[in-house]
Amino acid sequence: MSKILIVEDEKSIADLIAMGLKANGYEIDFALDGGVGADCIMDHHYDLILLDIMLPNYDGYELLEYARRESFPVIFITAKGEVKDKVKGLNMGADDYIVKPFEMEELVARVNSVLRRYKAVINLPNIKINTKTRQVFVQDKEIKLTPKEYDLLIYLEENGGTILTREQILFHVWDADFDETRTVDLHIGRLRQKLGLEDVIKTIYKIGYLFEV
Amino acid sequence: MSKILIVEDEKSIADLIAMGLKANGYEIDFALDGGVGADCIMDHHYDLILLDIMLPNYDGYELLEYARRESFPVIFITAKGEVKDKVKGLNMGADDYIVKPFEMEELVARVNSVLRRYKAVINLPNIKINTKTRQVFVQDKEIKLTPKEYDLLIYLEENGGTILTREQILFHVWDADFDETRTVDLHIGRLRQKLGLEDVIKTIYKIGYLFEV
DNA sequence: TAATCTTGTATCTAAAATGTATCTAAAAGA
DNA sequence: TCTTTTAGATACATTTTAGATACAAGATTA
Repeated sequence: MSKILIVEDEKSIADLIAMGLKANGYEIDFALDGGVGADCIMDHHYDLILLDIMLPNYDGYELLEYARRESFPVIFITAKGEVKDKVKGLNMGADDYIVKPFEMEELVARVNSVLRRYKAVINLPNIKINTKTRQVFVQDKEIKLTPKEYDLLIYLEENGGTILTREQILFHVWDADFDETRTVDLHIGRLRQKLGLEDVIKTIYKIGYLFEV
Repeated sequence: MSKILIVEDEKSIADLIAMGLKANGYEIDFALDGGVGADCIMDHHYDLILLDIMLPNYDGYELLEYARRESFPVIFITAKGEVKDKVKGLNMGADDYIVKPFEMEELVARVNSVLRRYKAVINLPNIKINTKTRQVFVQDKEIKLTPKEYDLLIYLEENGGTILTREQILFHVWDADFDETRTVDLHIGRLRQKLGLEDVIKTIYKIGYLFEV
Protein backbone atom coordinates (compact mmCIF):
# COMPACT_ATOMS: atom_id res chain seq x y z
CA MET A 1 0.00 0.00 0.00
CA SER A 2 1.37 3.42 -0.91
CA LYS A 3 2.05 6.00 1.74
CA ILE A 4 1.42 9.65 1.00
CA LEU A 5 2.46 12.77 2.88
CA ILE A 6 0.20 15.83 2.71
CA VAL A 7 1.88 19.14 3.51
CA GLU A 8 -0.94 21.68 3.70
CA ASP A 9 -1.62 24.36 6.29
CA GLU A 10 -5.38 24.53 5.79
CA LYS A 11 -6.65 21.76 7.99
CA SER A 12 -9.99 21.46 6.21
CA ILE A 13 -8.40 20.95 2.84
CA ALA A 14 -5.87 18.52 4.23
CA ASP A 15 -8.67 16.50 5.82
CA LEU A 16 -10.63 16.43 2.62
CA ILE A 17 -7.67 15.22 0.62
CA ALA A 18 -6.85 12.61 3.23
CA MET A 19 -10.38 11.31 3.17
CA GLY A 20 -10.42 11.00 -0.58
CA LEU A 21 -7.09 9.27 -0.75
CA LYS A 22 -7.82 6.90 2.12
CA ALA A 23 -10.97 5.86 0.30
CA ASN A 24 -8.71 4.82 -2.54
CA GLY A 25 -6.49 2.72 -0.37
CA TYR A 26 -3.67 5.11 0.38
CA GLU A 27 -2.07 5.55 3.77
CA ILE A 28 -1.80 9.20 4.80
CA ASP A 29 0.51 11.34 6.92
CA PHE A 30 -0.15 15.01 7.64
CA ALA A 31 2.09 18.00 8.07
CA LEU A 32 0.31 21.26 8.78
CA ASP A 33 3.37 23.44 8.41
CA GLY A 34 6.67 23.42 6.62
CA GLY A 35 8.77 22.53 9.61
CA VAL A 36 6.84 19.37 10.34
CA GLY A 37 6.85 18.69 6.63
CA ALA A 38 10.63 18.77 6.50
CA ASP A 39 10.69 16.56 9.56
CA CYS A 40 8.44 13.95 7.99
CA ILE A 41 10.28 13.99 4.69
CA MET A 42 13.55 13.33 6.39
CA ASP A 43 12.36 10.76 8.88
CA HIS A 44 10.08 8.58 6.84
CA HIS A 45 9.67 6.98 3.53
CA TYR A 46 6.84 8.11 1.30
CA ASP A 47 5.74 7.02 -2.09
CA LEU A 48 4.45 10.48 -2.89
CA ILE A 49 4.28 13.95 -1.38
CA LEU A 50 1.42 16.40 -1.89
CA LEU A 51 2.87 19.82 -1.27
CA ASP A 52 1.18 23.19 -0.91
CA ILE A 53 3.68 25.77 -2.10
CA MET A 54 2.26 28.68 -0.18
CA LEU A 55 3.05 27.68 3.36
CA PRO A 56 3.30 30.34 6.05
CA ASN A 57 6.82 30.89 7.31
CA TYR A 58 8.22 28.45 4.84
CA ASP A 59 9.22 28.27 1.26
CA GLY A 60 7.62 25.29 -0.44
CA TYR A 61 10.52 25.10 -2.84
CA GLU A 62 12.83 24.36 0.02
CA LEU A 63 10.71 21.35 0.88
CA LEU A 64 10.79 20.35 -2.75
CA GLU A 65 14.55 20.27 -2.46
CA TYR A 66 14.38 17.92 0.47
CA ALA A 67 11.90 15.69 -1.27
CA ARG A 68 14.16 15.61 -4.32
CA ARG A 69 17.08 14.60 -2.17
CA GLU A 70 15.16 11.60 -0.99
CA SER A 71 13.87 11.23 -4.53
CA PHE A 72 10.23 11.20 -3.53
CA PRO A 73 7.82 12.20 -6.27
CA VAL A 74 5.98 15.46 -5.60
CA ILE A 75 2.65 16.92 -6.66
CA PHE A 76 2.20 20.63 -6.03
CA ILE A 77 -1.05 21.96 -4.67
CA THR A 78 -1.50 25.52 -5.79
CA ALA A 79 -4.20 28.17 -5.62
CA LYS A 80 -5.71 29.63 -8.73
CA GLY A 81 -3.62 32.40 -10.20
CA GLU A 82 -0.30 31.15 -8.97
CA VAL A 83 0.48 30.13 -12.48
CA LYS A 84 4.06 31.25 -12.47
CA ASP A 85 4.64 29.22 -9.35
CA LYS A 86 3.15 26.23 -11.02
CA VAL A 87 5.40 26.51 -13.98
CA LYS A 88 8.36 27.14 -11.76
CA GLY A 89 7.50 24.14 -9.64
CA LEU A 90 7.20 21.86 -12.60
CA ASN A 91 10.41 23.09 -14.12
CA MET A 92 12.20 22.68 -10.85
CA GLY A 93 11.29 19.07 -10.68
CA ALA A 94 7.80 18.65 -9.29
CA ASP A 95 6.09 15.81 -11.08
CA ASP A 96 2.68 17.39 -11.40
CA TYR A 97 0.54 20.12 -9.94
CA ILE A 98 -3.11 20.52 -9.14
CA VAL A 99 -5.06 23.75 -8.78
CA LYS A 100 -7.36 24.53 -5.84
CA PRO A 101 -10.25 24.07 -5.82
CA PHE A 102 -10.09 20.64 -7.41
CA GLU A 103 -12.28 17.59 -7.73
CA MET A 104 -11.27 14.66 -5.60
CA GLU A 105 -11.50 12.46 -8.68
CA GLU A 106 -8.92 14.51 -10.45
CA LEU A 107 -6.59 14.44 -7.49
CA VAL A 108 -6.80 10.68 -7.22
CA ALA A 109 -6.23 10.35 -10.94
CA ARG A 110 -3.11 12.46 -10.76
CA VAL A 111 -1.80 10.62 -7.74
CA ASN A 112 -2.29 7.32 -9.50
CA SER A 113 -0.69 8.64 -12.61
CA VAL A 114 2.40 10.04 -10.92
CA LEU A 115 2.92 6.87 -8.94
CA ARG A 116 2.71 4.82 -12.08
CA ARG A 117 4.86 7.20 -14.04
CA TYR A 118 7.53 7.44 -11.40
CA LYS A 119 8.72 4.12 -12.49
CA ALA A 120 11.91 4.98 -14.36
CA VAL A 121 11.21 2.42 -17.02
CA ILE A 122 7.84 1.72 -18.56
CA ASN A 123 7.64 -1.59 -20.33
CA LEU A 124 5.12 -2.22 -23.07
CA PRO A 125 5.04 -5.03 -25.58
CA ASN A 126 7.96 -4.23 -27.92
CA ILE A 127 8.36 -0.75 -26.43
CA LYS A 128 10.50 0.50 -23.57
CA ILE A 129 10.29 4.05 -22.23
CA ASN A 130 12.94 5.61 -20.02
CA THR A 131 11.22 8.47 -18.25
CA LYS A 132 14.49 9.81 -16.85
CA THR A 133 15.90 10.46 -20.28
CA ARG A 134 12.67 10.54 -22.29
CA GLN A 135 14.12 7.88 -24.52
CA VAL A 136 11.88 5.42 -26.31
CA PHE A 137 13.06 2.10 -27.64
CA VAL A 138 11.28 -0.18 -30.05
CA GLN A 139 12.83 -3.60 -29.93
CA ASP A 140 15.93 -2.09 -28.33
CA LYS A 141 16.39 0.43 -31.13
CA GLU A 142 15.99 4.03 -30.03
CA ILE A 143 13.29 5.98 -31.81
CA LYS A 144 13.53 9.76 -31.56
CA LEU A 145 10.28 11.39 -30.54
CA THR A 146 9.53 15.10 -30.54
CA PRO A 147 8.39 16.60 -27.21
CA LYS A 148 4.73 16.56 -28.22
CA GLU A 149 4.93 13.03 -29.47
CA TYR A 150 6.54 11.90 -26.25
CA ASP A 151 3.99 13.69 -24.09
CA LEU A 152 1.19 12.22 -26.14
CA LEU A 153 2.61 8.73 -25.81
CA ILE A 154 2.87 9.07 -22.05
CA TYR A 155 -0.67 10.39 -21.81
CA LEU A 156 -2.02 7.55 -23.91
CA GLU A 157 -0.09 4.97 -21.94
CA GLU A 158 -1.25 6.40 -18.63
CA ASN A 159 -4.80 6.06 -19.81
CA GLY A 160 -4.42 2.74 -21.52
CA GLY A 161 -7.66 0.83 -21.78
CA THR A 162 -9.80 3.94 -21.73
CA ILE A 163 -11.25 5.75 -24.70
CA LEU A 164 -9.95 9.30 -24.90
CA THR A 165 -11.74 11.98 -26.87
CA ARG A 166 -9.79 14.46 -28.94
CA GLU A 167 -10.86 17.14 -26.51
CA GLN A 168 -9.42 15.25 -23.56
CA ILE A 169 -6.17 14.71 -25.39
CA LEU A 170 -5.97 18.33 -26.45
CA PHE A 171 -6.66 19.48 -22.95
CA HIS A 172 -4.04 17.34 -21.29
CA VAL A 173 -1.27 17.21 -23.83
CA TRP A 174 -1.67 20.61 -25.49
CA ASP A 175 -3.14 22.47 -22.55
CA ALA A 176 -5.58 23.81 -25.09
CA ASP A 177 -9.26 24.22 -24.51
CA PHE A 178 -11.08 23.57 -27.69
CA ASP A 179 -10.07 23.13 -31.23
CA GLU A 180 -11.66 22.26 -34.51
CA THR A 181 -8.42 21.23 -36.13
CA ARG A 182 -6.89 17.87 -36.89
CA THR A 183 -3.85 18.31 -34.72
CA VAL A 184 -4.52 15.30 -32.54
CA ASP A 185 -5.19 13.03 -35.50
CA LEU A 186 -1.94 14.10 -37.07
CA HIS A 187 0.14 13.36 -34.01
CA ILE A 188 -1.59 10.05 -33.42
CA GLY A 189 -0.64 9.15 -36.94
CA ARG A 190 2.95 10.06 -36.39
CA LEU A 191 3.15 8.02 -33.19
CA ARG A 192 1.60 5.03 -34.86
CA GLN A 193 4.06 5.19 -37.69
CA LYS A 194 7.19 5.84 -35.67
CA LEU A 195 6.51 3.18 -33.04
CA GLY A 196 4.56 0.66 -35.07
CA LEU A 197 1.48 1.22 -32.96
CA GLU A 198 -1.03 0.89 -35.77
CA ASP A 199 -2.82 -1.91 -33.95
CA VAL A 200 -2.28 -0.68 -30.40
CA ILE A 201 -3.73 2.80 -30.81
CA LYS A 202 -7.23 2.09 -32.02
CA THR A 203 -9.43 4.66 -33.67
CA ILE A 204 -12.86 4.92 -32.13
CA TYR A 205 -14.87 6.29 -34.99
CA LYS A 206 -16.49 9.62 -34.22
CA ILE A 207 -15.24 9.50 -30.62
CA GLY A 208 -11.51 9.44 -30.22
CA TYR A 209 -8.72 6.96 -29.62
CA LEU A 210 -7.97 3.98 -27.43
CA PHE A 211 -4.57 2.76 -26.32
CA GLU A 212 -4.98 -0.97 -25.94
CA VAL A 213 -3.40 -2.73 -22.99
CA MET B 1 40.74 1.78 2.11
CA SER B 2 38.69 4.64 3.53
CA LYS B 3 39.02 5.67 7.15
CA ILE B 4 35.97 6.89 9.03
CA LEU B 5 35.69 8.65 12.39
CA ILE B 6 32.56 8.04 14.45
CA VAL B 7 31.80 10.73 17.05
CA GLU B 8 28.97 9.32 19.13
CA ASP B 9 28.54 9.17 22.89
CA GLU B 10 26.24 6.16 22.99
CA LYS B 11 28.66 3.29 22.97
CA SER B 12 26.13 0.75 21.79
CA ILE B 13 25.19 2.78 18.74
CA ALA B 14 28.78 3.55 17.92
CA ASP B 15 29.60 -0.16 18.08
CA LEU B 16 26.75 -1.02 15.84
CA ILE B 17 27.76 1.51 13.25
CA ALA B 18 31.37 0.42 13.41
CA MET B 19 30.37 -3.18 12.88
CA GLY B 20 28.29 -2.35 9.86
CA LEU B 21 30.92 -0.18 8.27
CA LYS B 22 33.77 -2.59 8.95
CA ALA B 23 31.76 -5.28 7.23
CA ASN B 24 31.79 -3.02 4.20
CA GLY B 25 35.52 -2.58 4.24
CA TYR B 26 35.91 0.69 6.08
CA GLU B 27 38.47 1.37 8.79
CA ILE B 28 36.96 2.90 11.91
CA ASP B 29 38.06 5.29 14.67
CA PHE B 30 35.89 6.12 17.69
CA ALA B 31 35.39 9.22 19.73
CA LEU B 32 32.93 8.88 22.58
CA ASP B 33 32.82 12.55 23.40
CA GLY B 34 33.36 15.89 21.72
CA GLY B 35 36.77 16.58 23.18
CA VAL B 36 38.26 13.37 21.88
CA GLY B 37 36.46 14.00 18.62
CA ALA B 38 38.12 17.37 18.21
CA ASP B 39 41.51 15.87 18.95
CA CYS B 40 41.04 13.11 16.43
CA ILE B 41 39.91 15.51 13.75
CA MET B 42 42.94 17.69 14.23
CA ASP B 43 45.49 14.91 14.58
CA HIS B 44 44.47 12.48 11.89
CA HIS B 45 43.27 12.21 8.39
CA TYR B 46 39.80 10.85 7.74
CA ASP B 47 37.87 10.27 4.59
CA LEU B 48 34.60 10.84 6.38
CA ILE B 49 33.25 11.81 9.77
CA LEU B 50 30.00 10.52 11.27
CA LEU B 51 28.96 13.12 13.80
CA ASP B 52 26.23 12.99 16.43
CA ILE B 53 25.13 16.57 16.98
CA MET B 54 23.76 16.10 20.47
CA LEU B 55 26.91 15.41 22.40
CA PRO B 56 26.97 16.03 26.14
CA ASN B 57 29.09 19.03 27.15
CA TYR B 58 29.83 19.79 23.56
CA ASP B 59 28.26 21.48 20.62
CA GLY B 60 28.31 19.29 17.56
CA TYR B 61 28.49 22.33 15.35
CA GLU B 62 31.81 23.26 16.79
CA LEU B 63 33.17 19.92 15.67
CA LEU B 64 31.65 20.50 12.27
CA GLU B 65 33.75 23.65 12.09
CA TYR B 66 36.90 21.68 12.75
CA ALA B 67 35.97 19.09 10.20
CA ARG B 68 35.27 21.79 7.65
CA ARG B 69 38.62 23.34 8.26
CA GLU B 70 40.29 20.04 7.44
CA SER B 71 37.77 19.67 4.63
CA PHE B 72 36.60 16.28 5.79
CA PRO B 73 33.14 15.32 4.62
CA VAL B 74 30.59 15.01 7.43
CA ILE B 75 27.40 13.05 7.91
CA PHE B 76 25.23 14.10 10.82
CA ILE B 77 23.62 11.51 13.02
CA THR B 78 20.49 12.95 14.53
CA ALA B 79 17.62 11.77 16.67
CA LYS B 80 14.04 11.87 15.51
CA GLY B 81 12.44 15.26 15.89
CA GLU B 82 15.58 17.32 15.80
CA VAL B 83 14.51 18.76 12.50
CA LYS B 84 15.75 22.25 13.01
CA ASP B 85 19.11 20.87 13.88
CA LYS B 86 19.08 18.79 10.79
CA VAL B 87 18.30 21.67 8.55
CA LYS B 88 20.84 23.79 10.35
CA GLY B 89 23.37 21.04 9.87
CA LEU B 90 22.83 20.84 6.17
CA ASN B 91 22.92 24.56 5.78
CA MET B 92 26.08 24.72 7.80
CA GLY B 93 27.82 22.42 5.47
CA ALA B 94 27.19 18.88 6.53
CA ASP B 95 27.13 16.67 3.47
CA ASP B 96 24.28 14.49 4.58
CA TYR B 97 22.36 13.46 7.66
CA ILE B 98 20.79 10.28 8.91
CA VAL B 99 18.05 9.89 11.47
CA LYS B 100 18.15 7.51 14.41
CA PRO B 101 17.04 4.81 14.40
CA PHE B 102 18.30 3.89 10.97
CA GLU B 103 18.89 0.80 8.92
CA MET B 104 22.50 -0.16 8.52
CA GLU B 105 21.88 -0.51 4.82
CA GLU B 106 20.85 3.09 4.57
CA LEU B 107 23.84 4.28 6.51
CA VAL B 108 26.23 2.39 4.29
CA ALA B 109 24.47 3.72 1.22
CA ARG B 110 24.82 7.29 2.40
CA VAL B 111 28.43 6.81 3.38
CA ASN B 112 29.19 5.41 -0.03
CA SER B 113 27.34 8.19 -1.72
CA VAL B 114 29.10 10.97 0.16
CA LEU B 115 32.49 9.40 -0.41
CA ARG B 116 31.73 9.08 -4.07
CA ARG B 117 30.73 12.71 -4.19
CA TYR B 118 33.87 13.68 -2.36
CA LYS B 119 36.24 11.76 -4.47
CA ALA B 120 39.20 13.96 -5.24
CA VAL B 121 39.36 12.68 -8.76
CA ILE B 122 36.39 12.14 -11.02
CA ASN B 123 37.12 10.01 -14.03
CA LEU B 124 35.05 10.30 -17.14
CA PRO B 125 35.84 8.98 -20.58
CA ASN B 126 38.68 11.24 -21.79
CA ILE B 127 38.15 13.66 -18.91
CA LYS B 128 39.68 13.79 -15.46
CA ILE B 129 38.53 16.24 -12.80
CA ASN B 130 40.50 17.05 -9.68
CA THR B 131 37.94 18.43 -7.28
CA LYS B 132 40.59 19.53 -4.80
CA THR B 133 42.23 21.89 -7.25
CA ARG B 134 39.28 22.32 -9.62
CA GLN B 135 41.53 21.30 -12.46
CA VAL B 136 40.13 19.58 -15.53
CA PHE B 137 42.15 17.47 -17.90
CA VAL B 138 41.17 16.29 -21.33
CA GLN B 139 43.46 13.49 -22.41
CA ASP B 140 45.97 14.59 -19.79
CA LYS B 141 46.10 18.14 -21.10
CA GLU B 142 44.77 20.69 -18.67
CA ILE B 143 41.87 22.80 -19.88
CA LYS B 144 41.26 25.99 -17.94
CA LEU B 145 37.64 26.41 -16.94
CA THR B 146 36.10 29.52 -15.48
CA PRO B 147 34.36 29.11 -12.10
CA LYS B 148 30.91 28.99 -13.63
CA GLU B 149 31.96 26.50 -16.25
CA TYR B 150 33.48 24.29 -13.61
CA ASP B 151 30.42 24.45 -11.36
CA LEU B 152 28.19 23.66 -14.31
CA LEU B 153 30.33 20.69 -15.25
CA ILE B 154 30.18 19.30 -11.72
CA TYR B 155 26.42 19.77 -11.53
CA LEU B 156 25.92 18.04 -14.84
CA GLU B 157 28.22 15.19 -13.87
CA GLU B 158 26.50 14.72 -10.52
CA ASN B 159 23.19 14.38 -12.32
CA GLY B 160 24.41 12.31 -15.22
CA GLY B 161 21.69 10.21 -16.78
CA THR B 162 18.87 12.55 -15.82
CA ILE B 163 17.42 15.33 -17.88
CA LEU B 164 17.94 18.72 -16.28
CA THR B 165 15.78 21.67 -17.23
CA ARG B 166 17.31 25.10 -17.70
CA GLU B 167 15.46 26.18 -14.58
CA GLN B 168 16.99 23.43 -12.52
CA ILE B 169 20.44 24.30 -13.80
CA LEU B 170 19.92 28.00 -13.17
CA PHE B 171 18.65 27.30 -9.70
CA HIS B 172 21.54 25.12 -8.68
CA VAL B 173 24.50 26.60 -10.50
CA TRP B 174 23.47 30.26 -10.61
CA ASP B 175 21.28 30.35 -7.52
CA ALA B 176 18.86 32.28 -9.67
CA ASP B 177 15.15 31.85 -9.59
CA PHE B 178 13.71 32.43 -12.96
CA ASP B 179 15.17 33.67 -16.13
CA GLU B 180 14.17 34.11 -19.71
CA THR B 181 17.69 34.45 -20.96
CA ARG B 182 20.01 32.14 -22.79
CA THR B 183 22.70 32.05 -20.16
CA VAL B 184 22.53 28.33 -19.61
CA ASP B 185 22.64 27.58 -23.32
CA LEU B 186 25.70 29.74 -23.71
CA HIS B 187 27.63 28.05 -20.95
CA ILE B 188 26.65 24.62 -22.14
CA GLY B 189 28.03 25.59 -25.51
CA ARG B 190 31.31 26.72 -23.99
CA LEU B 191 31.67 23.52 -21.98
CA ARG B 192 30.98 21.42 -25.01
CA GLN B 193 33.54 23.23 -27.04
CA LYS B 194 36.28 23.39 -24.45
CA LEU B 195 35.99 19.77 -23.36
CA GLY B 196 34.80 18.17 -26.57
CA LEU B 197 31.53 17.17 -24.96
CA GLU B 198 29.40 17.75 -28.04
CA ASP B 199 28.09 14.19 -27.91
CA VAL B 200 28.09 13.73 -24.14
CA ILE B 201 25.95 16.73 -23.25
CA LYS B 202 22.80 16.10 -25.21
CA THR B 203 20.23 18.74 -25.98
CA ILE B 204 16.71 17.70 -25.11
CA TYR B 205 14.72 19.94 -27.37
CA LYS B 206 12.31 22.17 -25.52
CA ILE B 207 13.24 20.57 -22.20
CA GLY B 208 16.86 21.01 -21.24
CA TYR B 209 20.08 19.03 -21.28
CA LEU B 210 21.24 15.52 -20.50
CA PHE B 211 24.74 14.49 -19.45
CA GLU B 212 25.12 10.99 -20.78
CA VAL B 213 26.78 8.36 -18.65
C1' DT C 1 45.28 52.20 -13.23
C1' DA C 2 45.67 49.33 -17.01
C1' DA C 3 45.18 44.87 -18.66
C1' DT C 4 43.01 40.65 -18.64
C1' DC C 5 39.51 37.53 -17.70
C1' DT C 6 34.77 36.32 -16.82
C1' DT C 7 30.13 36.64 -17.61
C1' DG C 8 26.02 37.48 -19.81
C1' DT C 9 23.22 40.11 -23.56
C1' DA C 10 22.14 40.85 -28.32
C1' DT C 11 21.91 39.31 -32.85
C1' DC C 12 21.97 36.27 -36.53
C1' DT C 13 21.46 31.65 -38.45
C1' DA C 14 20.27 26.91 -38.69
C1' DA C 15 17.54 23.33 -37.34
C1' DA C 16 13.66 21.19 -35.43
C1' DA C 17 8.93 20.94 -34.35
C1' DT C 18 4.40 21.91 -35.21
C1' DG C 19 0.19 22.58 -37.40
C1' DT C 20 -2.59 23.87 -41.76
C1' DA C 21 -4.09 22.63 -46.20
C1' DT C 22 -5.17 19.28 -49.37
C1' DC C 23 -6.10 15.01 -51.13
C1' DT C 24 -7.44 10.16 -50.51
C1' DA C 25 -9.48 6.25 -48.26
C1' DA C 26 -12.47 4.19 -45.10
C1' DA C 27 -16.81 3.93 -42.34
C1' DA C 28 -21.66 4.52 -41.56
C1' DG C 29 -26.26 5.31 -42.83
C1' DA C 30 -29.90 5.53 -46.22
C1' DT D 1 -24.86 1.05 -53.92
C1' DC D 2 -24.41 5.81 -53.22
C1' DT D 3 -23.65 9.69 -50.34
C1' DT D 4 -21.86 11.91 -46.51
C1' DT D 5 -18.98 12.09 -42.85
C1' DT D 6 -14.77 11.07 -40.72
C1' DA D 7 -9.99 9.78 -40.41
C1' DG D 8 -5.31 8.86 -42.60
C1' DA D 9 -1.41 10.52 -45.49
C1' DT D 10 1.53 13.86 -47.48
C1' DA D 11 3.51 18.17 -48.41
C1' DC D 12 4.68 22.44 -46.96
C1' DA D 13 4.73 26.95 -44.45
C1' DT D 14 5.20 28.86 -40.02
C1' DT D 15 6.87 29.16 -35.64
C1' DT D 16 9.77 27.98 -32.05
C1' DT D 17 14.08 26.81 -30.29
C1' DA D 18 19.03 26.25 -29.87
C1' DG D 19 23.85 27.11 -31.58
C1' DA D 20 27.36 30.56 -32.92
C1' DT D 21 29.50 34.87 -32.84
C1' DA D 22 30.45 39.37 -31.45
C1' DC D 23 30.63 42.47 -27.98
C1' DA D 24 29.91 45.16 -23.65
C1' DA D 25 29.82 45.46 -18.71
C1' DG D 26 31.73 43.95 -14.60
C1' DA D 27 35.21 41.63 -11.90
C1' DT D 28 39.82 40.40 -11.04
C1' DT D 29 44.63 40.68 -11.35
C1' DA D 30 49.04 42.62 -12.22
